[in-house]
Amino acid sequence: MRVREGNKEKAIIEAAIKVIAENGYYGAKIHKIAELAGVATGSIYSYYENKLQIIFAIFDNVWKELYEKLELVEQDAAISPSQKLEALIDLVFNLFTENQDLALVFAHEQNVLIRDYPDKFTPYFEKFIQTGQNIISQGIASGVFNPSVNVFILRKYLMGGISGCIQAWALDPSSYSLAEIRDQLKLLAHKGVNI
Amino acid sequence: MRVREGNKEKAIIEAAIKVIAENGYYGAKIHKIAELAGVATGSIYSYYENKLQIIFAIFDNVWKELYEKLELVEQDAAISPSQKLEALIDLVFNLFTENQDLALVFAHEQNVLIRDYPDKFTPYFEKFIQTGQNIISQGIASGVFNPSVNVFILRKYLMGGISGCIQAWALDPSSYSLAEIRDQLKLLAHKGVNI
DNA sequence: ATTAAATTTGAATAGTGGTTCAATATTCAC
DNA sequence: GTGAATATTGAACCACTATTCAAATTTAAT
Repeated sequence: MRVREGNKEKAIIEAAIKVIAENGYYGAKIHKIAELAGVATGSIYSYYENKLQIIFAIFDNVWKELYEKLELVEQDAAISPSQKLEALIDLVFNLFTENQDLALVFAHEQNVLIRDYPDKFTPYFEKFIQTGQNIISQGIASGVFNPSVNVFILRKYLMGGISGCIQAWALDPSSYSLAEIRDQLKLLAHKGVNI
Repeated sequence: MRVREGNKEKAIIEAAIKVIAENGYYGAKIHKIAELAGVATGSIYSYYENKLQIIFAIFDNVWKELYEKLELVEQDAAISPSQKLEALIDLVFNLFTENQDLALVFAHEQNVLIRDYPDKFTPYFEKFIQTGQNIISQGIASGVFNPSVNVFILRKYLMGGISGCIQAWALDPSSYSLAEIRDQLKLLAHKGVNI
């Protein structure tokens, strides 16, 4: 019996994030991913069924982690709705601050993947979004958020805005720090542009 | 001398918008676009240099039109900064309300195109964004917008939010009307979620 | 009607890259 | 050390599609 040499599965995922971040999903060639991961081209296929499953795995990891963390925040009655909304923004920004390539993959590929394979995309994303929606609803119920805000539209707006900012940052990280962007987002989400 | 049969250039662009909206840029096959446009495959290449130029032409049309309209609004001293910000949102929403396929192409393809070909993308987009930035700056100068708002980050946030909402709508137009989404966006951009 | 210039056609081409699989290598149990 | 089971390799395969181009078609001028 032979055993697997090391954590090739993880090496492949990490290589894939890097190659997809640089070239996009269609521009990311399997042989490039294999090369960067330090495995043979064919080995990819003993860990993942095909190219699509690799990017699905990337997003599954991301949203599973974010959902589980947000869930803990959402259930904590000691945290105010405003703080929970900020925690949501922090969670996303902290992850992408740690992994810039992942931020690019998120910003460029997720929407297209959801369009093309709505039923195959990780369910954790929808769970994360749903939890965010619950936080807004709590804020409205407790009288701190504006009840005329439509939570469904807000979630699309907020996620779109986060995505737009992260993407701009990832393309030119020198312009503004993610920390600054994060704080601006909190301001805009809470109070908008008006004084 | 033979003359060109009709407006094949326009037919090709319109077919391309439809096919790209349904299948994404990589999924949009030239022969499909040709078929829908009612021309032979080879004819595409007597109107456009290659596949890439077709989608570039789509975005050039979009942003030229939007920029020119926004420019008129921005220069009008009789319109308040708040109204100008709303006009920006209206312009984008009106165009995409008229052409749902165009909305999908915008939401799914633009970011990736800018990443892959930052220098080839239509300059009208940057001009439009710059004009939007000027509107915010005017609002800050005249004391109606919060001066601690970073206009560069705001523009990314707002465009991302608009894009996210339009995309969600285009994927499921029955959930909310674009008019409702547009009004929510105006509320959120101005006042955020707080009361 | 004839000619010439330009357009249109679509089958053939050529390059690409995801996937396969027969061969090789490695590990463990005995 | 031997054999069996599994992992790994990477060259070859093959499906796919953007692009080309020689032939056919159309139009207008004479």
